[in-house]
Amino acid sequence: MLIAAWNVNSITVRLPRLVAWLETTRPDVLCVQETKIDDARFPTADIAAAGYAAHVFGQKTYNGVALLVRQGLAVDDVSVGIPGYADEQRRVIAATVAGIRVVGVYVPNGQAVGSDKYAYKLDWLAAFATMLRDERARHPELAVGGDFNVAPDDRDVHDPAAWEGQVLVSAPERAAFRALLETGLVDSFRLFDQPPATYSWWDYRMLAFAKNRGMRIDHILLSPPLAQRCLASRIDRNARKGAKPSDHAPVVVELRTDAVAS
DNA sequence: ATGGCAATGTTTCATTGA
Repeated sequence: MLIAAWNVNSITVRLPRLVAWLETTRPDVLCVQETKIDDARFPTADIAAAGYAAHVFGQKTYNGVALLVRQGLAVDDVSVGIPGYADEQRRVIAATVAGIRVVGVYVPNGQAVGSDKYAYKLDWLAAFATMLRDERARHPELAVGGDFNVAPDDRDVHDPAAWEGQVLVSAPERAAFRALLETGLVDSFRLFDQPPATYSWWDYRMLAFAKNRGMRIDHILLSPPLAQRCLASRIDRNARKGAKPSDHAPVVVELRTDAVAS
């Protein structure tokens, strides 16, 4: 089973690349971030033609998330937003897919340390941790994928000295990310030896991708039962190449789906 | 120290992203 997460930076602009990627990778579930489109305008038919059911929680211009589920897989208990947390910004969608709880998330960017948006980000992450604690209690098999807008440690930053204390990297953000893990999740990427300087986002400017000046801010977190079944966790940097890319690359985890021993 | 790139709608600039 493949679970993936990708910040597409506008599903309208990225639709051809997204469809091509779905057809080559064939994930079972893709958590999509920054769709930037109203639900009524979501390209549901194009996604269906690619073999996927779309569950959406979008808004125009900013934010917006979706879960794309390969046709034929059972989908139950779709929920949107953070329960009990009033938020005009549409950033979370969850569903149970073939028995596995999948939460797709687009964490606030934070803009700059000390800004109002930064305070919102930290408050939002605390509420999200509460949500994940509850999801963990109800669903032993839990995967949380998306754009977390936090580089967990200095290995995840191309130039840690230049970024020290900045947004995406600051100590309070990293502590908030660790608090998500402390609900009972692991960063799937670090279950495996990984090539150094592996990132998931590169600035469009200054030839950042060509120079591999990036950050690893997109993650898939797994509960222990899924971590035990995780065969691989990788970032598909090929998806960042070529004309009109998103500034993010997809993250993909592969889970073993053998029969339950009895 | 600054801008640089991309997407959107309020569109020929302002805002946001990371």
